[in-house]
Formats: sequence, structure tokens, C-alpha cells
Amino acid sequence: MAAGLDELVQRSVTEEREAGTAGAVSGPSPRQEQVLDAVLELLAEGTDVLTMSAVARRASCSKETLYKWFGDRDGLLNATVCWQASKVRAGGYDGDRLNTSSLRASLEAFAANWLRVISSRTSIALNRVAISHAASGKSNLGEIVLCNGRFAIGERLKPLLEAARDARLLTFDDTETAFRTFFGLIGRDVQIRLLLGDRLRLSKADIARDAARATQQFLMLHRAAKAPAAPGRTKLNHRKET
Amino acid sequence: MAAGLDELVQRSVTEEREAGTAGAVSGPSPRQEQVLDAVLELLAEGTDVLTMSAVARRASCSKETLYKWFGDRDGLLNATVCWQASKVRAGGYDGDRLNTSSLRASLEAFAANWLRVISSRTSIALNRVAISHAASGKSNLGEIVLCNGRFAIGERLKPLLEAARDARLLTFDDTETAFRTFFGLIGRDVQIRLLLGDRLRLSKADIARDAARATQQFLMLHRAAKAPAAPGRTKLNHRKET
DNA sequence: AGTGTACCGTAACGTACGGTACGGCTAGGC
DNA sequence: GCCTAGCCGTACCGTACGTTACGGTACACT
Repeated sequence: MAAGLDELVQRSVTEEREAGTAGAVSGPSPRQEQVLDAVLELLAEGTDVLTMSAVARRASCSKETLYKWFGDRDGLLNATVCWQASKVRAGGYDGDRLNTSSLRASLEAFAANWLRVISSRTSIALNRVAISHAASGKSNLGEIVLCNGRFAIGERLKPLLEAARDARLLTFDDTETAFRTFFGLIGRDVQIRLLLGDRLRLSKADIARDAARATQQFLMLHRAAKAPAAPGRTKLNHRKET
Repeated sequence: MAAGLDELVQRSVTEEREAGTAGAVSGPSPRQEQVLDAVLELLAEGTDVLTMSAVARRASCSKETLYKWFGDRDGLLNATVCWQASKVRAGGYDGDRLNTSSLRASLEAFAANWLRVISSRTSIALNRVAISHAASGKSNLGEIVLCNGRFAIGERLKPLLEAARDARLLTFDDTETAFRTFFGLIGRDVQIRLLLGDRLRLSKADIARDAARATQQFLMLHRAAKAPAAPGRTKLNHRKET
């Protein structure tokens, strides 16, 4: 994963500029956003109905316009992924002073947000089409999704983790490894099950409970030793899940 | 996920019987296995080259035979998934007496095995095609993969976990939840990254290290309190990863 | 030898979809 | 009023692939 994040985020816009006449340097025009929303809408209804004709119909535009604006089908998908990513971006650590409870709250909020994202119809559909394309190797869509998903949130959380380490609230050697542990504790089998079509409903309550559990477990693994928590002192959330 | 596991495993064989003349009640014939291996071979080379013509060419059989044996493309894929699943099955807990170190060894072996599976070209390709099909909703391929992957290994590990709980080596309320935690600690972001095309190489050493780390973390979270391990007493494997 | 069966190789068919071309409509500038 | 630009709607083209059909071959059985 050598390519930089920003470069990837901007790639589709670049292609759009190369291919078409949308002169605006910054992002898609409102009309183009309507088109991209139509793509997201169709995508949520099933990857197989996402044909260029269907997009044109849904967005009430001509296929000629689609090709003029986005170059080809891949360009349209790239632009869609970036458009969705730009809508999902949420704030990371903003430099607040940390204490035990604010750290826990931040981690829980982060976990809940990520669970919401990966269980959304849009994210599932987008990941599915990106995975299909990754198989063909002809497109960098998977890379874009990865950079705007997994890697973006990693970069967003790391400042918090490191601030917590500086504040002696957490202990770990490698930030990336610590993040991956948290990532695993949050997602577990959820994403692969959803991608494979498992009927798995995450209610708001489920998400809140999972976020709390993941955070609790992460803290147990990485809590700084200055306040050693003997296992069993803070209760583990092993409640049976529905 | 209401359908039983065994039912799903057998489904493609049933279809095969309905559609064709392969009279053998049990599984594919050797010649058919050759065909299925050819499918796996092609799949590993890229999902997009998996056309019926390519399969026929690779397996040195006629398309007519393919359709007679497997019904249609979906039937061929179903049979392939089941064939691969039948090859991957490994033994679970066999009732050995457990102690601390044998439990750790079993968990590590389990984790390493799972990491090997999800990072294999075959598994990646199979999951990709199943995910593509899950998007179209027209096939139960995702269900089959899920039952032979995620759920099968869960059922295989649970006896060990419960035996360990009975032996007072582990403590948890719900076996399924405990397993999901372990699952998350093992896989973390590996599977989604590989599915999305991230170049991620897991050497044997990486796998062994990850399996040990996941096991260590899982034990820290679920070790029975009779031998309380203060955080930091046993060193955490936060070595920087390559 | 004759017949039937299973199979290979390949040609052919139908369709779906990405991509293109073209006619018509609207709006803004002169 | 007229011209140009941009866009809509749609018909059209080429291709790829799933599926079917057919001719030819090897072999078992009688």
C-alpha cells in the first residue's frame, strides 16, 4: 500500500477532469452529486442492477453525459466511492485533555461509529463491488475503499491512542498493532458475515453494547499498569447476544 | 441463518443428482473432482477468467459435460465450494485432558490454521466470488461459504472452549461470544484487506506470531481468576510488525 | 459387427451490457 | 430572431459469455 491516501482520494476527480468538461477543480458539481447519489441508491438495491443504463435512468440523465463526466464505468465507480467517503468522514481526536473516562468514551464512540459504517447497506454494497473488482485486478477500487475505510480510520484513531499513551492511560509498543487489535475486537466476524449475505441486524442497542464490550476488552489488554486491574474486578461484558 | 449446516453442505450434491446422471450418492466422482480442481485453479488466477469455456478447456472436458454434471454455472460453483470445504476440514478438540499449556497450544494451532486458510489464494478467490453472488441475492453461495468457513470453525472450537471452562482454565458466560472475540483477535483486518486486494503477505513466521499474540490476548481476557495475571506480568506481544 | 452410452471439441444462438451516435430540446449570449 | 453549448432520450453497435446443439470418438455390452 505505497500510494498515499490523499492521492487516492483525489484520483477520480482527476480522471473526471481529464475525461470531461466539468471545469470545477474541487469535486463534483451538484448535478454530478445527484448522479453519484443515484449510483449509491442503485448499489444498495443490489450490485447486479448497477448498469450504466440504470444509472442514467435513475439519475434522469443520458448515458452520453455519464461517459462525458466520468469517462467509463470504472470512473463512475471511483467517483462514487470517493463521494461516499467524503460524506462519511467524521472528526478524529481533537486534542482534548484525556482522562480515563473521556478516553473510554472516545473509544466507544469510535467503535460505535465504525460498526454503524460497516453495517450500513451502502458500505456493504460498496465493499462488495470493490471486492469483485479486486478479483479482476483491473481496477484500483479496492485500494480506494481500503484507503478511505480501514486505513483512514486507523490514521484517525492513532492520535488518540498515542495521546492516551503519553498520558499514561494506555500502554503499547506499536500504535499500528494496538489499533489492529482494537479493530479486530470491534468488528470480529461482522463484516465478513454481512458481505457474505448473512442476515445480521445490528440495532442501535447492539452497536452500543458491542462498542462498549470492545472498548472494555481493549482497555483490559492495554491499560497502563499504574492502575492494575485484576481480571474480574471490572465485569466483563459476556452477556449472551441475541 | 436458519438452514442447517449439513443440509447446506449437501445441497450441491443434491442438485447434481437432480440435474444429471452421476449416480453415485456420495460426492463427486474422481473425474468430477478433476473438474472442480480445475475450477479452483482458475479461480486462483482471477475470478474474471472463470468462464465455462475456460473451465472446459482447463479440465479437458466438454461444456456439454459441465452442464450435464452441474446443471449450470451456479451449480458448478456450489459444487466447487463444497469440494474445497471438504478438503479443508481439520480435526477439532478430541477430548484430550487440558492444562494451561496444552490449551494454549491448541488455541495457537487453531489460530494459525485459520490464518493460513483466510490468507490462501483459494480462500480469497472463493470468498470473493461468494461475496459477488451475495450481492445479487440470486444464489446461496455466500451462505455455503459462511457455513463451511466462519460457522464451521466456530462449532469446531467451541468444544475446546467449553472443556477449558469446565477445567477452570477459562472463564466466560457465552461460548459464542467468547469465540467471536477470539475470531476478531485472530483475523483483525487481515481478511478484509486481502479481499480488497491489499498486498499483504503472511509468512509462516507472521502466522505463528499472530497466532501466539491472539492466543495471548484471548487468554488475558478470559483466563480464569484462580491464577490472576496482572496486566504486564506476562509480556504482551506488541512487537512491531513488518 | 452392431448398438448404445458417455464423452470431447467446437460451432452456433441469445442476451445483456458497456460504449457510441444522433436527433431534439432548452437556455443563454449577440 | 438566431446561434451555440450542453444535455436528454433512445436507438444502435460490438463483444463477451452462458447455454445449447451437433458431429465425431472410444468403449462396453451383446
